[in-house]
This record gives sequence, structure tokens and C-alpha cells, in this order.
Amino acid sequence: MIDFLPDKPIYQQIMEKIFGDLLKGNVKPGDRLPSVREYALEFGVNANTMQRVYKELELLHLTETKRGQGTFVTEDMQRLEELREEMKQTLVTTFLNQMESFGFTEEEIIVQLSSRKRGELN
Amino acid sequence: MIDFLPDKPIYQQIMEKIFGDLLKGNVKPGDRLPSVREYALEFGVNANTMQRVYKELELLHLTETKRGQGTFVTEDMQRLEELREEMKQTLVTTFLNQMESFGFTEEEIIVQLSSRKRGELN
Amino acid sequence: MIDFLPDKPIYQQIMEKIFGDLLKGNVKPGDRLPSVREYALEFGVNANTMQRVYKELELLHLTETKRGQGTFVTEDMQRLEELREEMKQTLVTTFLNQMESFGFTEEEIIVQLSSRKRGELN
Amino acid sequence: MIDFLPDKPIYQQIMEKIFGDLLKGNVKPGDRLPSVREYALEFGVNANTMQRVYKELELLHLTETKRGQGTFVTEDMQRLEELREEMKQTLVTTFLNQMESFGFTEEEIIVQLSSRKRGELN
DNA sequence: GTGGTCTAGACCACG
DNA sequence: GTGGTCTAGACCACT
Repeated sequence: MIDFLPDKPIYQQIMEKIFGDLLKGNVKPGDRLPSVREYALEFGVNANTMQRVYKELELLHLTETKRGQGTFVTEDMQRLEELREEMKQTLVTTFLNQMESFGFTEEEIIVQLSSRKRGELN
Repeated sequence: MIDFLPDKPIYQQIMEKIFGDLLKGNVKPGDRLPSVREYALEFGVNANTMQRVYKELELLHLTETKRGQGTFVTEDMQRLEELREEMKQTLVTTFLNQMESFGFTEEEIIVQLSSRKRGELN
Repeated sequence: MIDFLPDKPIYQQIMEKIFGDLLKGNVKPGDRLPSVREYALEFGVNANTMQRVYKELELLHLTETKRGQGTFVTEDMQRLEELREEMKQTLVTTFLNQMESFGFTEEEIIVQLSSRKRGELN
Repeated sequence: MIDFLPDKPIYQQIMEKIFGDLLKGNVKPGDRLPSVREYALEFGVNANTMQRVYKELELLHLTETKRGQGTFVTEDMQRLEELREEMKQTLVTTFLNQMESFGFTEEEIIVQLSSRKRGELN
């Protein structure tokens, strides 16, 4: 299939996975995340790459670093909810824009969505 | 907002534009496309960049090159329809997978889509 | 399939066709060939392109031009035989070199040739 | 001799060399290939030219690129075998078609092949 | 250091 | 005038 959507950088993919875990509640506010080194091993990536993931998460205020203790999920539920909402809007808007830019009608979109919803989401 | 969607390379953006024109029927099968140099001027990019666009389009069998004569839109309507269908499916599937990976429920998706559909698609 | 063998220029394809006609005896020594314009029409190519074909054929001493009368196939049978022999050797040598450069064994070549020889030659 | 076989572009020649190395087993699946810049030096070509080579190899699924890490030979042995087989068939078929188009008989082909096989393959 | 993108400009083959 | 190849060199993103 056409790859108009290029591979995403590894650090983003990992970020998205962690972000997803948060949004899905797999990880709770206040939880301590694995250390950079642990995660680096788990994902099989370079420690530098994992560093960057944590750095970006912190910039989003999704995590907080406590010196010598590790990295923790923010307890700021409001922030989480905000990001979740932003994310939802962005994804939906981007999707609709793309569909429109390729000339798909609203009806086609609905039909295709309906037919997929019942299939595997993978 | 989070930039999970990084800037795409110029040549891809142009490709998508032309692809969209095709799918939307703005450009007809058999039509001669502007020359590499003409398009390069129009889009304000280097001729090499434009050349790459045409090369990629040719790999997708969307265009055909006739030596010294120019680049033409494929007359293979079936191929076009195929790509259009593939594209639709890919975009929808990718969208739903993303939504799911961030833990959005089916209902949320529907609500968000409905509220956007009536707004500007941009 | 992989196209390591890029499209040949039109004038070469036409040259080869005429050359093949000569070698196969479809055209006899001394025969008058169609005019540039006639051929250009027949092949649907630009007259310039056809001009080039004739020019190249003349360089190979396969044809002779008589002013105001047209282009004629050489009567020099020896020259024809020479070219035929050269051609055979070149094609075979090139073929074997290519096969070897891709690491095909002599046995594989023989097997593949045998299996093809009995099939359609196109 | 007649040059029906024009110079191939540099990037294709390099591609074929690497492809040959793969088919001959000089390079093993999973091996890391020299970096774009290293190869560019070795072959005395521009880095962009080498980049193109790698890109085309990737399109054939012969190599895989890992960001920031380098280019690796595919571990997909089946894909390799497929390409090898395709290549063999294409070369043989093309050869036989050419011979036929120039009016060489089956017997002539066999004789010429036999006489060459014992000589240097170059 | 790795690959990827882009520019600028030259040169060629082809029609 | 058309597309195709190649070079030289800059800059970026990623690991």
C-alpha cells in the first residue's frame, strides 16, 4: 500500500504508546514509571532515545521527575483530560481534512467507517 | 498542540495534492501534466524536487512518461479506482487504529465526528 | 518485474526492427526502403526520429542513400553477414556476462534455456 | 561494434553490482551495508547518487533502513530467492526474444553459446 | 555518524 | 523543449 504516511520516529512511537497507556488508564496518576534504562531494555532501543521520550513527556506535563527517585505520572488529572480532549480533536480534524483533500464524500466516509467499526480494529 | 504529525517533505505534499486532483477529477485520465520545469516554477520548488514527485507518481502507475513529450495521467481508470479505494481504506483504518490506541471509545469517536462534520473542514 | 533494462529509445527500437527484417530476409539487398515520411507515419513517430534511424543505418553501411531517389538496402552481402555475426556474438557474450555477474551457474543457465526454448519465444 | 546497449546510468550499475553480490552470497542477509557516505567514497560517486541506489534497493525489498543506524540486507530469504528466479527468467527470456527478433536459429544460438562457454566469461 | 530532504546548476538523450 | 542523470554542498531528524 501507499505510504504517504511515513514511518514515525521511534521516540514518538514510544511516546504515543505511553500516552495511550495513560489515556486508557493502564497507568495511574502518581505511578512511578520504569527507569530510562529499564525501558530502553524493554523496547530494545538506545538509552538516548528513551531519554528523549521522557524529556518530551515532561514537556507535556504528563510526567514529573523527582531527583534520585525516578519519573512519575502527573497527578494533574485536569491536564490529562485536556490533552485527551486536544488529542481527540486533532485526530478527528486531521482525518476529516485528509479525507476531504482526497475528494471523499461525507457519505463515503460514513459508509467506510461503519463497515470498519464492526471489523477488527487492526 | 502536540505535533505527533511532523511536517511532511515537500515532494510528498505536492504528490498528495496532485493525487487529490486526480481523485477529485480535476485532472482527467490522458491529460498532459505541466512539465517538470513549469510545475517547479508554479510551486516555487526546485526542478529536482518536482522530478521526484513525478517519479513517485509514476511508480504508483498514476502517470506515464513519454520521452521528450511530457508526463501524462494514466488512462487506466481501474488503477485509479483501486488507488482511491486503497486510500480510503487506509485512511479510515489508520484513523480508527489511532483512536483506539489512545483509548477513545466508539461513542466518543462518533460524537466528535458529528460535531466536526458540521463545522469547517479546516 | 525489475527493470534493470531500461526502455530503449524509440529510434533504436526501430533500427533493430529494420535490422531484424534485413537479417531475416524480409527485406532484400537493393530494395528501396520507404521514405522517412512514410515510415514516420507508419510507426507514428516524429520525422526527426525517423531521420535519425536512417542516419544510423547508413553509418552502419546497412543502407545507401541515392539523392532524390530514396534509401536503399546495401547490396554488400559480406557487410551484412559481418554485422549478423557481430550481432550474434555480442548478444551471446552480453547474455553470459550478465548471467555470471548475477551468480547463475552454467547449469542453471542451461536448464533455464532448455525450458524456455520449448515455450513461446514471447 | 554497434552500441545497441547504451551506457547505463551509474546508479543502476552500482545497484546491479550489489544485487549480484547478494545473489552470489558475498553479502549475507542481515549484514549491515557500508554507509551511504562510505560507499560514495569507495565508488567515487556523489553521496546523492549512492542514496538513490539504496533507495531503489529498498523499493525492491532487498534492503531495510534503520534510522540513524544504517542500511541492512533483508533477512527475507524468500524474497531474495524470488528475485533471483525472476531475474533468471527475465534475462533468459529477453535473450531468446532478442535472438529470435534478429532471426537467429535455435541451432546458431546453441553453437554460439557452446563456443563461448568454454572461453572466458568476459 | 546515519539516512533523508532540498537546492542550484550542469549536462545529456530524446523527439 | 522534454525528462533523466549527476554533482556539490547545505541542512535536518534520528540514534
